[in-house]
Amino acid sequence: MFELSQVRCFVAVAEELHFGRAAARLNMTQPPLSRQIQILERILSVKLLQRGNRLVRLTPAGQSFLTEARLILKLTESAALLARRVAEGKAGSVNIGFTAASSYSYVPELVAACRQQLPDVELILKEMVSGDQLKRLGAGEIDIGLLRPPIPRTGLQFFRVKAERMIAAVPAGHKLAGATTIDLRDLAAEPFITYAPYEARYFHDLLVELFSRAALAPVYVQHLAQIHSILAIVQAGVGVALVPEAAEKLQFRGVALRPLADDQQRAAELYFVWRDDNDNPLLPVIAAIARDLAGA
Amino acid sequence: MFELSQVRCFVAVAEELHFGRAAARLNMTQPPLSRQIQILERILSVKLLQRGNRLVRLTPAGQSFLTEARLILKLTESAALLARRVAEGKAGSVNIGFTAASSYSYVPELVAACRQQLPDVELILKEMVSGDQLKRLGAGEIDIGLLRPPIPRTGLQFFRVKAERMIAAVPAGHKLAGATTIDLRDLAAEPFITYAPYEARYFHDLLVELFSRAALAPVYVQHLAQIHSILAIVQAGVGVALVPEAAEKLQFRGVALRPLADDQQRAAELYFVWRDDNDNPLLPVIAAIARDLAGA
DNA sequence: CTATTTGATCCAAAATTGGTATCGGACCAT
DNA sequence: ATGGTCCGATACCAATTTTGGATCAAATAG
Repeated sequence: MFELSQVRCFVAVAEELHFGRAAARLNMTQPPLSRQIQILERILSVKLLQRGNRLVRLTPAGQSFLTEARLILKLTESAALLARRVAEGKAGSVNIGFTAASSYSYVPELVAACRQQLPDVELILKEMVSGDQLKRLGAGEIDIGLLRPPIPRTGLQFFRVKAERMIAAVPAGHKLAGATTIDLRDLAAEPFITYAPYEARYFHDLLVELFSRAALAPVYVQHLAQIHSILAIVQAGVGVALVPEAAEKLQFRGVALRPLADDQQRAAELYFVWRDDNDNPLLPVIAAIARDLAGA
Repeated sequence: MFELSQVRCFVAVAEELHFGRAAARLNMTQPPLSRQIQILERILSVKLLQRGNRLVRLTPAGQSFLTEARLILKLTESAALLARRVAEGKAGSVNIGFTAASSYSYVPELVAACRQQLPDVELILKEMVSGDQLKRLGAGEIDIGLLRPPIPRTGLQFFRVKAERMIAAVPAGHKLAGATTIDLRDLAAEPFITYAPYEARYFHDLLVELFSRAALAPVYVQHLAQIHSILAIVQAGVGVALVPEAAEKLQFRGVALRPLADDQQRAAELYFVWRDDNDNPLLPVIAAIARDLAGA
């Protein structure tokens, strides 16, 4: 197969249509240039140039190859440039796992900030529950996880990007919707819709802890994993629920969202997590963006 | 700049993730392979591979470069293949000049036949009058001309692809439209629309000859160059005209086309012309197609 | 702790590359 | 015609680069 140097030789000759001038442009002498072109022609088994004694012309095959050759050279340059940009953390792609709940409030801002500051970076977003994210992080299938505690210490680094309170969700016409805040005790007296203990373990456990600390035992009428499902059920009047603040972003009609009156609750946390041996140059860059966003 | 051999080395290592196996695949030993990769990395000033002592991994930059490298290699192969196909006359492009009149009857068939038999060939069609075609042929700006006589002998080759008679064009409601054929004498008695002596010299001269041989001197009411313009004027009732048979393809409404009764006329000829030193491998192929078409 | 595996390094031999000198054909002016 | 000039091809030589075998160093597995 031919070499890029030969391609460069050919393009020079094809553009100058003169071996001597082309050689000068390539900082070499004419004889080796002639040889390189001959070798290229032999490799392709195609005559690229018609040498008349006073002029050099492109054959049709040469014309076609010239077009392709220019493309190849452009591509090699851009490939080199891209690799360098990736190494500098200015381009490339990152696989990001995120929980369904984080897609309402944190992920959009993060994606927006990245697109603005790193326009050439491709963010590959994959929704999955926290447990799966930890597994995928370990396998190197995602670079970044946006997930809920607990986070094992084994080779992972992380920082908190969000801590949000749970707020009450009641049907719009419900008697509790009248007040600006809702007492946890009042809420617990209603039929209560809560999180599935496995698929949405973090919220499930959070609520269990919340109620048990307040010595309350609400009547659970439904277990669900997704926030929008819960809001839909609330809207239908089946019961009330506690959802993270981010639910406000959903603009769910027919559901009133009210903060709790006596708010001693532990916040629902979201963490930015990555393997400390992940060498993707984008990681520190995106981590910095994520941290800025969390701070603001 | 780097060389394609280095790209091939890198792709092999990136795919095997093992220098020894990659070297075997490349029919070389491991040490020069290691060195080539190092050189490539130094040229790009980017680390492409993460060498752990028991395993080789791609860095993100390497991942990006691998994608591009595969593309580059594909492109080089296809460029070589394409050049070979062009040299064989199976691909490439041809510049073809043609007269406006030929676009009604011969050019469409030729293009259709080429597209079918030479699907990878690009036909670049340029409408121009015969004189311009001869000029462009001389300058090498078109490979093929489809034009009217006379053709100078200087370095050109040609053969006839079409000989068509002139037929009468009269307004649909005209008294002459009733008969299946029209006598030249009757036609000459009407206001006669004919061809511009310069832009459409061939048809102009043809008609001058036709009428003078019949000892007729029609009254010319208009000079025009384009057949469709002439038909439009005929349709408007300004006069009658003689147009090549190909005009029937135009399906011009409001105009009746009738053959001449006493048809001793010299046919209007169209020639396929090329420079005998044109080395485009497609020329003989397309000439053969054109000849077949003319014979049929 | 040893055997094995893996990539890096060293070195001599071989191949490739680039340069100088020269050739051969064609065009040009005299 | 004829000598001069231009241009690409060829021959040959020197320098560099590449190659591959031997070896090394590090790390893992048993």
